Amino acid sequence: MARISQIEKTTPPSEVSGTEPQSVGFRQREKIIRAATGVFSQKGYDGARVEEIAQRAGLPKGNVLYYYKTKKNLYRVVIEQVLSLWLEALGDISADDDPCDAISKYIRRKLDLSRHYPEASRLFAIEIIGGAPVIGEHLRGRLRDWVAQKGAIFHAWQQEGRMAPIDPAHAFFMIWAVTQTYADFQAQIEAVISPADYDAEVYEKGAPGVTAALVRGLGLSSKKQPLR
Amino acid sequence: MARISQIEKTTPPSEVSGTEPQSVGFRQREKIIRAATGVFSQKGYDGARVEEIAQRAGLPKGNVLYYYKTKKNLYRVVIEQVLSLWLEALGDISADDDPCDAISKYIRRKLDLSRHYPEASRLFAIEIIGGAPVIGEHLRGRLRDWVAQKGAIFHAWQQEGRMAPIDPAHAFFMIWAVTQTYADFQAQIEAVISPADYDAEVYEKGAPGVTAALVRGLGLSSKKQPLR
DNA sequence: CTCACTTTTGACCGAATGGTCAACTTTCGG
DNA sequence: CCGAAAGTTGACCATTCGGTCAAAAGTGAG
Repeated sequence: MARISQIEKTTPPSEVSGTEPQSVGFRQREKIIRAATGVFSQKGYDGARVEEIAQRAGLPKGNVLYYYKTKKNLYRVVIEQVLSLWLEALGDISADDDPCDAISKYIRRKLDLSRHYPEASRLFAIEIIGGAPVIGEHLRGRLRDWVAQKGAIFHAWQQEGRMAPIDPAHAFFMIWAVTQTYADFQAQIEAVISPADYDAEVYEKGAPGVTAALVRGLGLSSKKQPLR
Repeated sequence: MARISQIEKTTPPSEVSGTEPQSVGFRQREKIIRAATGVFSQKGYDGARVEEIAQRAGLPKGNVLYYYKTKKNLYRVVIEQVLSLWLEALGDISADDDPCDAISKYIRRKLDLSRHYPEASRLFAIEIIGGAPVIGEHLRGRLRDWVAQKGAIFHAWQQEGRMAPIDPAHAFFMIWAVTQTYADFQAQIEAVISPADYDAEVYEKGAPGVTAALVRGLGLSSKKQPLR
């Protein structure tokens, strides 16, 4: 479950009103955000119509605008929430960890994210493809720092010969690309393998092999048997 | 040919008129397609405005609609052209090839595509994320067939122990994901590594390591030294 | 040059859509 | 039970945008 932590500067009608988990506004906002995530992720910002978001949320359009003053503002709230989800999932990778184990877990975490929040993943993708106009700053801030930090750990592992000598940043790009492709390119994958059950086929049958391939590709070894 | 074209109402200036490489129409169409690819790839179908496409092509809006009757039609032409490019690049992989060599070459081909046609890649991505409404049929047809055919080759390699036992289709998904991420997620990658020269940094410095990791991950071996 | 056809262009139109608003209803502390 | 604040609603407005059109300009064969 995604935490709906609403922290916005432009609080709708009056001050901090519908923010308390019990209030009517809170539930409405939740419904709206869920609907908006779905519509934005499929149509992109411009393609999404406020009217459609409202319908999905089971509310009249005017009510949606009541809570989130403008479409743009609503989009910002949604995309930032998705980013939070994404950044949380980055999780921890510690230098003391067993490389193979740590990265396997990380990959699993990312795959779970794709599996359970495919719309969020797609929305994120659309935002990036469009040049990340809204979350660009965050990427250049938090994400960049995270990569720099974890990259140092990778580097250490590489010095010890427990990871292949690949640029740490690119290692992440690979992992992200592969794990997210199952959410973002679901339509293509379905077209190619026509699974009866996408979820099972991909995340249960396919995932182990893919994870193994990534770990092998990154040359990750367990403590007991160092690389080469 | 003049009289014949008069009858057709649905096709702009007759489907066959502006098609000859020398005619005025041909060059105009070319300019329009180029402009449209750029705008569609950045804004998606709905976000793209015909007016903007026209401006980029250096033409009045009316002229664009003159050649491509509707925005939708223009989009179809553009996306199908992109798909052709994508399918062409699939190229040939033969059972007789050395696995390591063949896949390395294939990866390079895909990377070149991302490098030289990033907009096409992004447009393709947007189409897929949106559920592939226009090219879905093609994916279920040509692409699916291609994957089935090449998958058989992978299977043969695996029987010989020259490729890791990963589902062939997923092997392709991995390769596609990784190679396309450099075009599709350029904004994110730039945010993380702030390269002075994206092209050089990614495709010259980063590519070799990434290619190696993929090949290693897929457990591809040259003929001389079989896997395991 | 003439004539038939193609291409260009900007004015214009109707539909769609984001956003406003005022009237109305619900909620809830005191 | 009262009253103020929060929330609901649909009508309405202004703008945007895809598409049409007619008139003008270009083109090229005979």
